[in-house]
Amino acid sequence: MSARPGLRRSPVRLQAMSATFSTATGTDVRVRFCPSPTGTPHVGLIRTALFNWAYARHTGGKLVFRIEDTDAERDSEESYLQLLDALGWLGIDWDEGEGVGGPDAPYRQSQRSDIYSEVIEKLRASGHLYESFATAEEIEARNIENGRDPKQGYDNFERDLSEAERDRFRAEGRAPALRLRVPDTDLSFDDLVRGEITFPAGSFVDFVVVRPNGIPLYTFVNPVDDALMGITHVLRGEDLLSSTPRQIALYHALIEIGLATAIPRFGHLPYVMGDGNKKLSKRDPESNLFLHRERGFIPEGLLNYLSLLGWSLTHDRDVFSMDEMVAAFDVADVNPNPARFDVKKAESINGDHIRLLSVEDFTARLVPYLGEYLADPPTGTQQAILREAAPLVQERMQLLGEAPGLLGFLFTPDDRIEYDDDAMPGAGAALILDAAVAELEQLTDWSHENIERVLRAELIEGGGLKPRIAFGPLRTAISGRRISPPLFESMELLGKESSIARLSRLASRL
RNA sequence: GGCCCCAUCGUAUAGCGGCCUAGUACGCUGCCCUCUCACGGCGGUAACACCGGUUCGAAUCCGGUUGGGGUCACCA
Repeated sequence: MSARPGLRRSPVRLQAMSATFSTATGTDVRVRFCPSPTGTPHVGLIRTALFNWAYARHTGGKLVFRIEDTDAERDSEESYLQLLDALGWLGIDWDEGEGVGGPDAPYRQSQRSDIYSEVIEKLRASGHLYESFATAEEIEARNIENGRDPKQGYDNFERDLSEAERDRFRAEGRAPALRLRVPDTDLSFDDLVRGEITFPAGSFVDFVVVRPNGIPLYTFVNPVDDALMGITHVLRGEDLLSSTPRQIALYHALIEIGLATAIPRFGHLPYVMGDGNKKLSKRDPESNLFLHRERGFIPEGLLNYLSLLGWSLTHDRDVFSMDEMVAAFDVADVNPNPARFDVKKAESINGDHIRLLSVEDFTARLVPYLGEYLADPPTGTQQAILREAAPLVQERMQLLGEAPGLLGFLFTPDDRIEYDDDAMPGAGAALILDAAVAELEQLTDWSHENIERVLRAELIEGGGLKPRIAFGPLRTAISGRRISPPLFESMELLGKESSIARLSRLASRL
């Protein structure tokens, strides 16, 4: 605590307050994930969900899933469904909450109005809440008048309004908001990732918890629900750090009226940053979880990368499974500095996980990404080709979305192959193609070993060409591209007739 | 502006007083492998923001400076 004598308050009271934090460990741990369904799932939000999940699974505690839909303006059912989609895709499950039920249902705040009304009444009766009639403009004018920095906000001046004064405001037709009377002391807490943090008295003011229309605000319902649901550890984004003293103040009030027994421990997770030094916003494409899925991230890879944003398993390994993460995860090990979302690194990790997949699994996951080339469901022939082709590309992909570019030619009719500009060989290549066709036509046993043997003998040894010169045009003829799966295996897969047709077709176009 | 948080290679991190002439991974890059691209192998590049202090000894502890971020809503 800094030396500022004027702001110090009774140390006795401070001690009494800090003694009320939760001491839950192991299976007594209760964490929660409580998104607002506004917009499509954001990687920062998912990282928060992941860390809460990992902590619950590590300790053997419980994860509660709650929906904070108190802002009817912005919340949407579609966003809620997307949240479920995202969590389901990633395999982040919960023990109590929306979708699975539990002792503290309902878990959507929009359905908990009665509960809040009751709590509001109790807090009001006990004097923790008071009516505030001032408008934002009036508060600002008042600050200017008193020589206070307008940015300082509310100065608690209505704390002790008399009944007559309140009546007068009401007579003017004003409806009061309700504010929480915060303690005039410093407030400290031991942040799980940042250590001891103290907010000096006066740096947080009596804040509005209920709108004049009676609807409570996030600053109220969030701690109230945490209290009612017995949450012991609040792991959330760093952006909520500054509001923690207010929440602790509310907790003190809830404890006094018997609605809570302890204040949860807080752990503020670092920001996920985008390029430059700004927080990854919904505007940035890489913040969109579904975009990553569309591009071909697999859950294993994305989860692994996300957990690396502020946490690490060991000093020398950064590719790991969620089982390994769960076994090792502790919030206390989370690094407090902001982490940049590095798409390249994420893709690399994803590529590693793709390679870790069994061939069967990998093949199955390819199907949705080849939609434009496959029948739905894929035909037997297509499945057979895919089964053979998958092992050829598994170690050449970082994203499943690369599949169409790499494998599309296998599912394209011979006369519909399109040639990429950068893959087009010079006219001289026609000779190479013709020679290849001549040799391959003689080949009876159509295996990639034989194809390679024959072509090497003819073009490399016989023709004196360098392999990359000789095989480049063939690759273009077969796949239409400069980069493809291994050439001879591809020809084997296509079959003799199709391969020769493709070679001839390109030759005729040069 | 008040308050709060943060500070190790370009990026993510390891490091929790001596094992650090600072490790790993991505990136970039050289070589090898090679039908393309990958994968794989062997190298290279590059960091403790600054200044004081504590200590026999500091990337690690303390103070300050600078820089960055957040927050000060009747949004969440």
